[in-house]
Parts: sequence; structure tokens; C-alpha cells
Amino acid sequence: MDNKKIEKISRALSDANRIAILQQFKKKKDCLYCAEVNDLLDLTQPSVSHHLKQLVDADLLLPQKEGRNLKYVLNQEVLDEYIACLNELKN
Amino acid sequence: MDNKKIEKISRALSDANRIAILQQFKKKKDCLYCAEVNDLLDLTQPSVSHHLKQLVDADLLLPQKEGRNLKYVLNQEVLDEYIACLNELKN
DNA sequence: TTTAAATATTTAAAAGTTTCGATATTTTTG
DNA sequence: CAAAAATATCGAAACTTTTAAATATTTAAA
Repeated sequence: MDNKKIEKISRALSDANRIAILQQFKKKKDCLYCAEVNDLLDLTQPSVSHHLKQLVDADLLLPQKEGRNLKYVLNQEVLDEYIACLNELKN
Repeated sequence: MDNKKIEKISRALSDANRIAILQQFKKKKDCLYCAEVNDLLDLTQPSVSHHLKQLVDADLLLPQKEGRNLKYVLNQEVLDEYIACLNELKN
């Protein structure tokens, strides 16, 4: 993972709303629907769409279209890679 | 570690210059001097000072005054706590 | 004790981010 | 196929971040 990617993921993680989205996966297990995120956050739909886009663009979320709904899955591999880079900073 | 702190650390990590600073610890072992960071980055001194401040404010770097020089040490504990929070997001 | 060196602060401009209202697109249902 | 539902995009305002020039502060050395 190069520095541009580390930067992008860090930026995606640097917002309270986006952290809340990611934490919601703990509760919802497996996947989270776009509509659920709209309910979760105290923001308008376009704002939520923007935040989800940041997370998808950083590859932290994998979107899956289901008819007119959109389902997200947490990308554990990318999260693990990111964590590995942070661990690399040590010692 | 609360979400405000996760947000702050993430933001501190979301910049190429600050990532470069942190990575420099791998090479310089133990500690890094402010003056070394000024040499490392292609920025003016006030800009470097600003970036170091972000890292210190996020508790990722611990500053230690040595006469008129300033030495930084990587705060491994905070980095570990942050990594633990990211691991929490999984499963 | 003046001067020089290292770092910090202030100010302001430029660039980037967040938010929302309005509107567009896509897909399903009647 | 028209209407509704879900999500995305656009445009603009508000806010934040990054940067540098100028200046201030602190400490060491001459």
C-alpha cells in the first residue's frame, strides 16, 4: 500500500459521520444498506451519499447493487493492509 | 479511545507530509529532531511547524525540548490504541 | 549582553471539504 | 408506460486546511 493510499484511507476515516458508518457494521453484521445509513446519520440524503462515496473511493466499503437498493460490505482486506502499514511505523 | 480521538488521529494521518514524517522514524530510530524534519520536507519552516503540531496535538508525537532544539519521539502507545480501534471495526 | 540559531505564532490567500437544496438517474411497481 | 422509491450528481455557501511571508520567542554562544 503506497502513501497516497494511506493518505486517502486516513482522510476517509477523519470524519465523525464516516466513523459512525463503519462502526455500524459491528451491529448490523455482514452488510449495511444505504437506506440504513440515511436513517443512522442526522444528515440529508446527498450528504450521506457523499460520505459513503468517500468510504467507497478509499476501498473501505464494497458496494453491491441490489435492484434499486445499494448494499455495502466492509472491505476487511484493505482495512488489514492499512493497519499493517500503521504497524510498520513502529520500531 | 473515543470517536473524537479516532477522528483527530485519522486527520493527522491524512496528509502526505505527515505520513513522511512518521515514516522517517523507521530510519532515524528512536527520535527525530525538528531540524531534520525541516530538511526532510520540501516546505518552509512554518509549514513544517504546522504539520508537527498536528501530529503532537493528535498525541502521535511526543515533543522533548533540548535547549533550543526540539526532539520528537513516536508515541507507540497511542498508535497501538488507534490500531486497536480499527481492528474493532472488523467482524 | 548582543547576536545568531531554532522553533512558534500571526495573518492572509489558496485549496479542499462538508453540507444542503434542487434535480437527475435508475429501477421497481401499479 | 407512468409514478414512486432509492441513490447520485450539481451548484453554491460555509467552514477547514494548507501554505508562505513576516514576525515573535526562546535559548545558546560569542
